[in-house]
Order: sequence, then structure tokens, then C-alpha cells
Amino acid sequence: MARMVAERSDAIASLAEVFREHGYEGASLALIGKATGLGKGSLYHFFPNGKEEMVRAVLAEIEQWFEDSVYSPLRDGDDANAAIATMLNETATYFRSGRRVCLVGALAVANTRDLFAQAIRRYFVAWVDALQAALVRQGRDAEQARLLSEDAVLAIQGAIVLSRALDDPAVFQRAIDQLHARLAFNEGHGGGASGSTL
Amino acid sequence: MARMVAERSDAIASLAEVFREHGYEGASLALIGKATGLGKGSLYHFFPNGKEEMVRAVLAEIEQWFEDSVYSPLRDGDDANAAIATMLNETATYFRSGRRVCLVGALAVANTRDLFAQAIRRYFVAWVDALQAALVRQGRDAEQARLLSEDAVLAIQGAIVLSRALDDPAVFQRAIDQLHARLAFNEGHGGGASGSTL
DNA sequence: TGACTACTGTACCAATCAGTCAAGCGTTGA
DNA sequence: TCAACGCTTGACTGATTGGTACAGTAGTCA
Repeated sequence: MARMVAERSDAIASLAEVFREHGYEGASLALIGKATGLGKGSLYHFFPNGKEEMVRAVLAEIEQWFEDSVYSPLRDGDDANAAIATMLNETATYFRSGRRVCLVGALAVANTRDLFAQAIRRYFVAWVDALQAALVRQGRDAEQARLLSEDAVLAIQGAIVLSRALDDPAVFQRAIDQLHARLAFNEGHGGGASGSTL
Repeated sequence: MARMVAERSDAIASLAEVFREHGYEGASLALIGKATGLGKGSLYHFFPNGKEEMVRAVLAEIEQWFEDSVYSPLRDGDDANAAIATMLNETATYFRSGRRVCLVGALAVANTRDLFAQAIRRYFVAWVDALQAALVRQGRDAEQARLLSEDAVLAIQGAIVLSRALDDPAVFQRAIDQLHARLAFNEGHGGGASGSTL
């Protein structure tokens, strides 16, 4: 009765969802087994170091997805404004308008932070750096771009928390809309378009 | 060997710290006992419904602290600008510049959300409402005040996540500084002072 | 002094935890 | 056809989980 899951990578999407929903400590092997359809034996065959290795695999996949879908266009896209707009839309879809938790953010807040500190840091550093690069390509100066990109990433994380707390996806969407305005760049002056509207 | 802890309330601060550091699932009774200096017997004497009741007691105390120190001045203070500045400073101190997690936010993200949904919701609704009231007293219109207050609360939560992820309290402080600018109100025009600086 | 209440330590419980292991299965290459 | 390999199963372990029960101890009031 072998080979019901062709690849180790087939399990990663399920693993990600389990860790998102239950956290690192809350995701028991029983739960993981149910979600992936894999027995303990298979799980430990694919991930000899247990849950920790599973989370690392999930984090690696998340990092890759963001690199391809978000960071890379931000850094290298020919139209900075378009890349930023795409980032916000991709992000909103990815987090299902705040109904889906950011696993990296959740791990950062929990006491598991130390265990995955490097991966967590890499994720956010790459995001802020990539967004900053796009903002600089818009014509902003480096320092302003830095502050603005930090603020945007932080707002997305906060929007997930608040929209879940209020159980209202509209909160998340409003935050994304506001970021669209704040990150847009028009003409020669240094600020975004948001100053007079908010 | 009775009465080593005079009051049930003496344990709540320790309980809060344990749940902050380890989360709901991660905070085992062994850990809780160590942190509070109480054995299981005492713990279940004070909190007959176990961990759930402990968290509820902690949430009630947090709610009370924010009501007295943050929400009430925002709603009723005679100087709205001063009340807002106080809120930001009190908040920065309370969260130790992002080194300390927001328990309510952490619970909102974890799968324990449903269990404490009402308390979590109350906390954030009260915060946003109180800040909105202060912004309206500044002279802003209700809708703008609503968006701005939502944005501010969300930014604080996001700042905790990001500053912990990057292990850099300066990130949190920059977010607070930015909120100072964004929430300040000068003269007759409708926006904050932040438009041209960022 | 003697009851009564409030608190405490500890033994105990069933359930669940992460992790191990040997045996068995199906597929593959020779 | 058969051995080797990769995957799977499920029973098992020892530790830990949240929670209960209860005997006892200290303080308080009469």
C-alpha cells in the first residue's frame, strides 16, 4: 500500500493550513495526520525531525511563493506602481481578506519565535526591502521609501489581526485600499496622494 | 500552610505574562504553577474552570486597565490632542516598545479565537470607538475619524508583530512616532500633518 | 478552646503528546 | 522473476497533558 502521496511536497500545502489554524504547539501529530492523510510513519519518513522540520519546509515554500509572486516583481518589474498594486492585490488574495492568518506573523508572536527566528526575519526583511526598492524606483528618496515600506508591511500584519478580531474582512480590505492610496506616487512632489483624503 | 497568596488577583499579573509568553495551549499547568508559585490545588480553587477561566480573568483585567488608562481619557479628556498623545505613549510603554506581545491580538490570531471571541471583539471595538471619539472632538468628520482610528489600532498591532519578527524595538517606536504625526490635527483643513512628510 | 472557612500539597486519573520501530506493501530495475 | 528500495501502517513507549479528589494546615471568629 505504498505511494499514496507521490511527493513530500504534496503534503506541504496541507501542513501549512494546519499550522496556520492551530499554531505550532496546537498542531498535534494526530491533527497533522488527519489533514495530510499521512500516518506517523510517512510523516517521519518525509520529515525525520518531526514538527520542526515540517514547519521549516512550510516556511521555505511560503518564502518561495512570496519571492516569485511579490518580492521579485517589486524589485525588478519595469512599472513600479503596477508592481505595488499587484503586490497589494496578490496579498489580499493570499490572506483571503484577513480570514487567513499569516503563519510567519503568527510564529513571530508566539514563543516559537526563537526556533524559527532566522526564517521569520528573512521573510519580513525581504518584503520590506523589495517594497522599498519599488518605492525608490518611483522616484522617492531612500529614507522615505524605507519608512513607507515598513509601514505598509506592518499595516498588512495588523490588518490581519484586527479583521480577525472583529471577524470582519471589510477591515482588511479597507486597510489594503488605504495602502493603495498611500503607496501611489503622482508627479513631482514627495508624498503620496493620501494626504488630503485622510 | 494557607494564605501564601492573599488574593486571587495577585496571581493575575503572573498569569498574564505566562499566557503572553507561551500562548493558551503552550501555557501548561506546570508552567502556570511555576510562574504563579501556586499548586494545582490553589489554582483550581481560584479558577474552578481551569485555564479558560484564568484567561478570562486576565482579559478582564487587561480590559479594565485599557479602559482606565486609554479609552476613558480618549472619550472624555478635555484636550483631544493630548489624550491621543497620551494613548500612544501609554501604549508604547505597555507593550514595552514591541518586546511585549499583545495577548488579545495573539489570541485573535490563534485558534483559540472562538473561545474568547466576545472579549477580543470588545477590546478592539472599545479601542477604535474611543479613538474615533477623540478624533471627532478634534474637529474631523465621523467617517474620516473612523478610518483613521481603525488604521491606528491596526498599525499598533502590526508594529508589535513586525518589531518582534525583526527583533528590533526601533521598528515599533517608528510606528508610534508616525502615528503621532498622522493623528495630530492642526487648523482647519481635513487631513493630518503627515501628508507632506510622508 | 474549638469549630469553621480558606487555602494548599499531593496522589491520582484518563487522555493525549511526540516519537520509535519492525514488519509489510507496492513499485522499480535488472 | 526476484531482489532492492521507498513508502506505509499501526502498535508501542514514556512523558506530559488538564483536571479531580481529598486530607490536611493555617487563620479567624466565637
